[in-house]
Amino acid sequence: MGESEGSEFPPKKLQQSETADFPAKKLARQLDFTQGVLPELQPSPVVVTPASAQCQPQPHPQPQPQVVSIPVAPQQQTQQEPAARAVKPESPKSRPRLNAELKDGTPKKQKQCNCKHSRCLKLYCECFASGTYCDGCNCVNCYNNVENEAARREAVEATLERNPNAFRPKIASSPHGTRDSREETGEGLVFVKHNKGCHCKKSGCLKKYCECFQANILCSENCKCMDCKNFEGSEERQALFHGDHGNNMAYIQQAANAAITGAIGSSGYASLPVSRKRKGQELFFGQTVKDPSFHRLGHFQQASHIRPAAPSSPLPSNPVTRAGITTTLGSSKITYRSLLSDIIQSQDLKELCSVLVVLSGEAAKTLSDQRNSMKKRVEDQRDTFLASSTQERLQSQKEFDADKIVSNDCSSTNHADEGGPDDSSLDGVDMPKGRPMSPGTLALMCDEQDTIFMAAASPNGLMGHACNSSSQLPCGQGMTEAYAEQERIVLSKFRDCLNRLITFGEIKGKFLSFCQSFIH
DNA sequence: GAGTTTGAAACT
DNA sequence: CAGTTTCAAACTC
Repeated sequence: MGESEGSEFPPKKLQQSETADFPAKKLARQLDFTQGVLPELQPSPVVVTPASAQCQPQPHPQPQPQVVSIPVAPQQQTQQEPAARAVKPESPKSRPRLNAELKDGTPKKQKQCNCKHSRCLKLYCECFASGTYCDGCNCVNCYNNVENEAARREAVEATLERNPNAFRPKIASSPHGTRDSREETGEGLVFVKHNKGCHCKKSGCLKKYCECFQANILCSENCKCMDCKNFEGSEERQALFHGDHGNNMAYIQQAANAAITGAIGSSGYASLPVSRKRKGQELFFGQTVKDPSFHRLGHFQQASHIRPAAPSSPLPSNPVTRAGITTTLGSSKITYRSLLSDIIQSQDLKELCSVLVVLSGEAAKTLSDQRNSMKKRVEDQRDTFLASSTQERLQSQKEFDADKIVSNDCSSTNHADEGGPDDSSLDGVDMPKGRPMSPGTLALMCDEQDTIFMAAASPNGLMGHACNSSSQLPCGQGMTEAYAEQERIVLSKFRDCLNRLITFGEIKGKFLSFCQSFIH
């Protein structure tokens, strides 16, 4: 088999592709290839990636400029390493697994492959896949070196032809991007996920067969794994890393095996709390809230036991994990600390809640007073009308009626806005039994509506509307609008708080960025 | 260390 | 795109 492969190089596809337009295509691919990797090397202002900053020791002289050299894929140096985080180093006998073993953030020896049949020119070879030359590997018939640069380059081309993203980092890390997964560290979080996702079937994603597990990240919605236990809140996963056995490889293997066996051999999760298996759950300010996306993404682990039988769902059978703030796991080498980590304190939240409650009460009181004074004014006005001459009274009454019409029109318009075109709530028949959704709530639920609402609900607009209608509409309706106004005030206050937080975060971010550039 | 298992990559 | 084969790492004994 190994010998027969010799005819694969250079690959047939490549030979066919050596056409007149090939240089341009190649250049485009190279450009894409390079750009695809380099951005990952840019350190985020808040993500400390010591490993990625390390220069990979090159076993051979750097290739010439015209050579298609594969940039070192940083993720393999920085993230593919749960063992180093929570597991004792393997015995010296065991094969080196990673390009740069990291423990305590120090780069260690480069990964040495053991390829026999791929000539180290396919992605099977981890050296090749990570963009490095083989050096001191145990591979046989290796072409992944400077001496065979031509063959190597063509292999790169062939690989890129199959998959333009082949050499891009599999693990996308972002401190503020998608939060489908994250890497947990002792000091903070970095949000990462496997670009392609894993497809594990038997390992429960709790062994290093699983690329996600190996990269020390949780499985995401990109994964199509079965019986996944590599998700937020997984007891099996936690059992691997927590407790006194956290650094014991044998224990981890045992626990993983137990987890896998248990899940596959029985109904597994039937007795487990549903919330445990939930996708799209995240913690916000220390409290668990339901992510709206949960309804979109949500599914439960139980389905994974018969995963192929779920064609109606485009979703993978693994749970998607969402960013949690309070969870902790073992330490790791990449750290992301929220810019707000030192700004938001739990007591601040309590205070904020208290303030909002007080504000709400004050708003209710103010509104009540305003309603009363308005009512009184209207009554006084009526009295004045009655006391005035008939001529004047008729004139005044006309004006008053005109106001009334305007008021009712305004009210109707607003109802139409709230209820939508097919809303029959104008006559109050179909009004929800509970409190109707206020513009404030709608604004909170929909960013697009927020702008509209804020424009429409200026103090003059809403207050005027509330006052007018309170004098004309039944008491219940007036109360509803009072609630709405109350809500508006509270939400506005809350929005102000959030805006301030954003500002603080930005200031802190700029400061950290400045510090970082100063250090470098 | 040999053999087995596993899942990504490659291929059909 | 799904199924199969190849491959090398991970794992077990």
